[in-house]
Amino acid sequence: MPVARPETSDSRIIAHVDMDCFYVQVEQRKQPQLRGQPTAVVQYNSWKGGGLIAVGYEARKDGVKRSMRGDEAKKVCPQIQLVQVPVARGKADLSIYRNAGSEVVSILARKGRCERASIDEVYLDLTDAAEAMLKETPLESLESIDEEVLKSHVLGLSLNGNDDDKEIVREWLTRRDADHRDKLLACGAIIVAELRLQVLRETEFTCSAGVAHNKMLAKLATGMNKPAQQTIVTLASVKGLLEPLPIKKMKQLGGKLGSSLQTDLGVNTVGDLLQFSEEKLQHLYGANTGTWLWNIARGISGDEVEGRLLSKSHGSGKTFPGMQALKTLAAVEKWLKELCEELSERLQFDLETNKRVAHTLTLHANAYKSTDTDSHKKFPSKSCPLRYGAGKILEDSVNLFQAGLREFLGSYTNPADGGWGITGLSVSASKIVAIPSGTSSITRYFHGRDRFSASSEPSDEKLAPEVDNLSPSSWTEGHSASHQIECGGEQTQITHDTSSFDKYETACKDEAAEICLTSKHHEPQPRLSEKERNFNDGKRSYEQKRKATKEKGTSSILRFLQTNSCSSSGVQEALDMERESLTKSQNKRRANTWRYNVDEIDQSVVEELPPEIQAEVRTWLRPQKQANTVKRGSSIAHYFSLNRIEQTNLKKS
DNA sequence: ACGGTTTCCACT
DNA sequence: TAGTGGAAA
Repeated sequence: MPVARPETSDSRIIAHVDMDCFYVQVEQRKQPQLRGQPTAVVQYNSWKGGGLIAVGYEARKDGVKRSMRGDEAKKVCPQIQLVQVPVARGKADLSIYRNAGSEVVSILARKGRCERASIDEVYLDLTDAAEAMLKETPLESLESIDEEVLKSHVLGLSLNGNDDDKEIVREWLTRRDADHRDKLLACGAIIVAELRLQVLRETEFTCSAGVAHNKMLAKLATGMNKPAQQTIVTLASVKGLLEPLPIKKMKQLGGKLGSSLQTDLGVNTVGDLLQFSEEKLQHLYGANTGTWLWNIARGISGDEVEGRLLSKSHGSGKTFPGMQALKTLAAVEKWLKELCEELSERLQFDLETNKRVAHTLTLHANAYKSTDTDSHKKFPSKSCPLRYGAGKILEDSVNLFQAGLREFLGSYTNPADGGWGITGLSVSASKIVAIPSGTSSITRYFHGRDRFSASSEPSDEKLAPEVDNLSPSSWTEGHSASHQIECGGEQTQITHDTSSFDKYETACKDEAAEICLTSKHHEPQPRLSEKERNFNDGKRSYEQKRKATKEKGTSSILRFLQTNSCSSSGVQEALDMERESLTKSQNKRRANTWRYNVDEIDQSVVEELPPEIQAEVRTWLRPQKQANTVKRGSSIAHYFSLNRIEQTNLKKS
């Protein structure tokens, strides 16, 4: 649950951008004759015409809904154009949409901090850009305002839905006596309109956007006027917007928590939440969730936009519904092979283009037991250290599967006896960290160039032999840096040619070594504890920490800089050393490797760095969420499963 | 048989 | 803590 932090939530300018029926747009760009026609994207069409995963707006007018079947859609809209998702390795292949999403992100990330929230959504923190704009251009002196900006929906303004709306909006935008924060919002709206036009020009995709003072309100606004429109949440509109809003419309409240609010507390609208004290909500739902609820009811959300353009994990999965359920180990292995090959390809791509390695492999499955009626037992998910190479990944996945299956069946049944069926399989890679060399701007600074060059090495098993020796043993310390080096150094990759992965295939030997940022005080997650204190005390703890580190004199990043600026290959040597020690004894703890302590990096040191590196380092320093200190068990242990009596008692108290 | 992903939270 | 389950979009 994102933590709300009132003290930062009111003056930022946040935009949320959402691509309109994205998959449909991608297909329409590929086949322009589909433009203007009712269109939907389906995956697999043999069973009832396939399942719809995106519906164009023309088709929506005819009543076509997402997650209708293709046949159903044909019924309500006979002229509908159904485009199939590409199939690769016998499964749906979403890579063209992922790549199209990257195109968009690379444009939207041009202004302000950008967070890729999903395949087709981003958040932008435009605070700085908006402030800069307002400083140099007083809005009231603005003579030409782009059409796209004038088409904005400004909540709270009474619009007629006609052309003189634009004049009303123009007036609002240029009002001399407007609240400063509304002026900033106006700047945000101008910037977002510009970005949206740029996206359209460069990608042919339309998108919708919301501009507000925090992520929650921006996201809410985006959905209010689609497609290809933008909505601004003015200060004055917040109360009226939230009060009548059904609780389930809020992000995070669409599921069980929202249901609990409704059935246990009788809260049906966001306004209904206002009557509950923060303490009460905390008591009911825990410290974090309680505070979060209390805040969002008031339009407050301190949830920050993370500078992250790349995803945190990769997964490949497929379901095998009904008849298709897999009933033999051979069948499972066959499909695991397909899934692992896709995953491996994507990992390889990530390694080569973004210089990132994943550290954990996880297998998920869904299964039933035909013997038991107690078939709703869950197949356990299993994970292990990730070794690179499709063959290794497959081998490990099969092992994880077998471990899961044994557990699923219990020690009595022999897996070979059958009686089981697998209805879903997926493999995923997570704990992805940047290799702080190569792409990272901090090392580029020392080397003056990218050391990495792609050499062709097609054999999959040899692709990244040394990567195998990475990590797992170093997790205990290494993982705390999983957030490192992203914002400043990273770029979104754009691949129009997805069939040419092999040209990226390269033996990534040297790249495999890692430098870990660790927290020396054995704080496993420095960011967590940082935010925890921030939450209560504002910036105090951060300042204290700064002071404390200053006194130590040599911050470790300074040491790093001094040590390595001597020789141009200092970093590389360090990496080589590290790698060697790893190869020798990968299970042994590494004592003298390159680690710097996030906590020790001093602000004044950061300011001395070149701007691109500052940006990078700041992402390491950004404070994080607090841990939930209240045990769930001490409040409502499982608020999702209260019985009737408990519920009524709750309501009374 | 609401699919394929991806992210985040919390318990243990 | 890593592993695991689960919710949500």
